[in-house]
Amino acid sequence: MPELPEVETIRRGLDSFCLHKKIKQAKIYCEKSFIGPVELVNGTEIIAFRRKGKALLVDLSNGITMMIHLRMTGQLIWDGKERYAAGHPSENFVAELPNKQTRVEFEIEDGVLYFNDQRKFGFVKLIPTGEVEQDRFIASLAPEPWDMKVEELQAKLKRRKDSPIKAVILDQKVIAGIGNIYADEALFFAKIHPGRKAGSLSSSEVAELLKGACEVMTASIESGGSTMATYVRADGTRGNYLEKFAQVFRREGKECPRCGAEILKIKVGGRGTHFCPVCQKEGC
DNA sequence: CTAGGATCCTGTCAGC
DNA sequence: TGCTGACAGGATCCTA
Repeated sequence: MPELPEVETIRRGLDSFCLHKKIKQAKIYCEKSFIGPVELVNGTEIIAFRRKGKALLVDLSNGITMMIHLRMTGQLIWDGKERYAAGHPSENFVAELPNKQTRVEFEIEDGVLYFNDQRKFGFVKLIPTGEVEQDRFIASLAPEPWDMKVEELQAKLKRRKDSPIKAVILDQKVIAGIGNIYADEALFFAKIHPGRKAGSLSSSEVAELLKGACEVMTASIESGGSTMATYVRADGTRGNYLEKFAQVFRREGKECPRCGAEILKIKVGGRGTHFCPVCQKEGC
């Protein structure tokens, strides 16, 4: 997904467009994508947009919370006086809606909110607001990078000592909010090889990694998330916000911005992984 | 408990 | 052109 910065981006946007507005009606296009009795949201007022890790929480006036998880390809698109979208980047941000990837539609005062999701891994789930903390995913969520202590992270890495560090930081029970982009970017920042055994990191390396995660995610949030729609360049061609700040992600074959060496792509923990073989040495 | 792989689903792209 | 396999910004489940 749609990692933490993208969810925070859509949270902030929705906060400005439809906080305190009434949801007139929700329409479900894909049963799998909506868990709970849909009638519960009709006629309620949105009283808060919160976020925990990569989960967006929409508190409603009747004591129900909609937990929205975008997973791999989810998108939230606000269509009101203007378009505002975040999540998996695609033409849906500017396309006619609803379309065949639309799974849920919320008709709201002043606009329509679309939940689009190509692969249907994402979902909207209704939970009584008071029970959100007991939800399995939410309950097991680790602190976000800025709330995480170096010692706590290192202790967790020791427990997973034989797994590659990249795979471990993708685990939301270890640290919340990091996904495939920011894992690669944070490891590049800290000059750590993604395949290093988690237990082999020194405390100063863990500190750098934590610092890297904070830096790359904060920078992304400040620029509106890496996937805040596609934008149009001065020459009329389409660009992706990712290219504005990614140092290694999807840059295989290109030059490392730090040392000029060629960025490589390998597989770690089943995920495509990008790194600089010179800055991020295997051994250390 | 950990580690690693399969799985959910749709779509696109490279290679034959 | 048509087919096939690989891959994809996530998380869970299963097996060893």
